[in-house]
Amino acid sequence: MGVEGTEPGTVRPGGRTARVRAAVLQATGDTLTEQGFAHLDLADIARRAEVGKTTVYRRWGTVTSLVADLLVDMAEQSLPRTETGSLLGDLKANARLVQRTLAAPRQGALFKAVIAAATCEAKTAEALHRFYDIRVKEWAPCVQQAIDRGEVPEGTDPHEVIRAVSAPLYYRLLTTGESLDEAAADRAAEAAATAARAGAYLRGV
Amino acid sequence: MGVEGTEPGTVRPGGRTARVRAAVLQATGDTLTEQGFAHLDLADIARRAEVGKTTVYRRWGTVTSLVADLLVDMAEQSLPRTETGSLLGDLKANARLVQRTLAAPRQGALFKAVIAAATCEAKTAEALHRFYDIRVKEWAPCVQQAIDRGEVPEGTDPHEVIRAVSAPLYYRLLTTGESLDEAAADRAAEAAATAARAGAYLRGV
DNA sequence: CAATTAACGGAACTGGAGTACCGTTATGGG
DNA sequence: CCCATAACGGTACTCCAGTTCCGTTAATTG
Repeated sequence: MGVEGTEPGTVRPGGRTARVRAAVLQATGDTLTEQGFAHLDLADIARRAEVGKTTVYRRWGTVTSLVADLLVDMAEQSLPRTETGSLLGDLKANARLVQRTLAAPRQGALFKAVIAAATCEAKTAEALHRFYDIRVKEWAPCVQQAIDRGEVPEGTDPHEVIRAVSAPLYYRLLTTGESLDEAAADRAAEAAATAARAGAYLRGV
Repeated sequence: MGVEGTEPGTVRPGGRTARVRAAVLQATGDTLTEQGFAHLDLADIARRAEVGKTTVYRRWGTVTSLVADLLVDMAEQSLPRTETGSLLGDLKANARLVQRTLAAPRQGALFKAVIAAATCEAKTAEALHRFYDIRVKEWAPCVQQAIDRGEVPEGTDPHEVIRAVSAPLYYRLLTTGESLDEAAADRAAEAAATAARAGAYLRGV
């Protein structure tokens, strides 16, 4: 008598199961970048991944659920931040990283697609939130260092500053047709640094 | 001999045709807010709008195309901006307006859905870009007035400042689970005003 | 106020997404 | 190394989104 609440793939996650997951997530990423979120269907994913259609439906069930798992996978691949010694330098490094990612045709399309998927289901949204939470936490220390140096007022929320760097880049990506160049990245970093120094991101005021 | 290139609904746009469009766009908005972009299909829209399924497929054809038309409709309903006499006051009014819109359950879900749809097709994306372009242009004059008063340096891009107010609100809506409160709106306006005064949005540097 | 025909809408059809069933493979524990 | 069974995958089926066809309604023109 097996317990009902066990999800497929959790009891024997090694070997074949892991290979299937890798192939399916790979195919999902490819399809999302090529065709976008709207034309995504599980039967097509199964064909691309050269995996049984039944397997995909059993393990993931829906398109949004599949993207949620892709986001878990993406969250695990974290790239370390660079340190320059100044707040503006660190924020610019962050802004350039985000800008390069979003401007790259493949990566940019993928990010747009996972954001779209996240608007459709709570579970997927949660996975996306966790993804960004990890990225923000990775970079927050550079703001804390600036606070310690006295460059930024005590009580500033580091997370909020990091988010302020990315926000205009994402906003531009989604709501305008203009390209994301390095100038946009630098402007985002400078604006965030200036506002942070002026105490615009004081926590809980 | 009719010219091939005429889209249905353009030759006799009055009466019944207009009623059908209104009913379909209404149903589209309702469905987007209730079920999100993923579960949208034209047959369901036709049922809700109490309109022939054939009509919907003939006039719009695809889900993304339908959302593009919805965005054209949304762009036409413009609300006038308020004027307070100071840059910070105007930006706060704008931020509060955006925040209230996105925080409202119905409107917030709708905006998420149209953004998702816009990531899936060029035509829909263009309609979204035009929508935001109109909104930004509506509010840009308040920045120009601040430039004229000498509050903000000459050469500042007014559009960029207005976008800087909305950006963190949208970023928060899409990438975090946190609620959009008035404090977030005020913070966004203050950060943008501070950065603008410091010359962070100088054009073409 | 006809006449023309754009646009709508019902009915019947089709292809493929999603489901059910069951045999096969190979993982992980003993 | 072997057994129990988790997980995969082929086949056959269902159901409905999307299409085709054609008759009906009503928006425009003179």
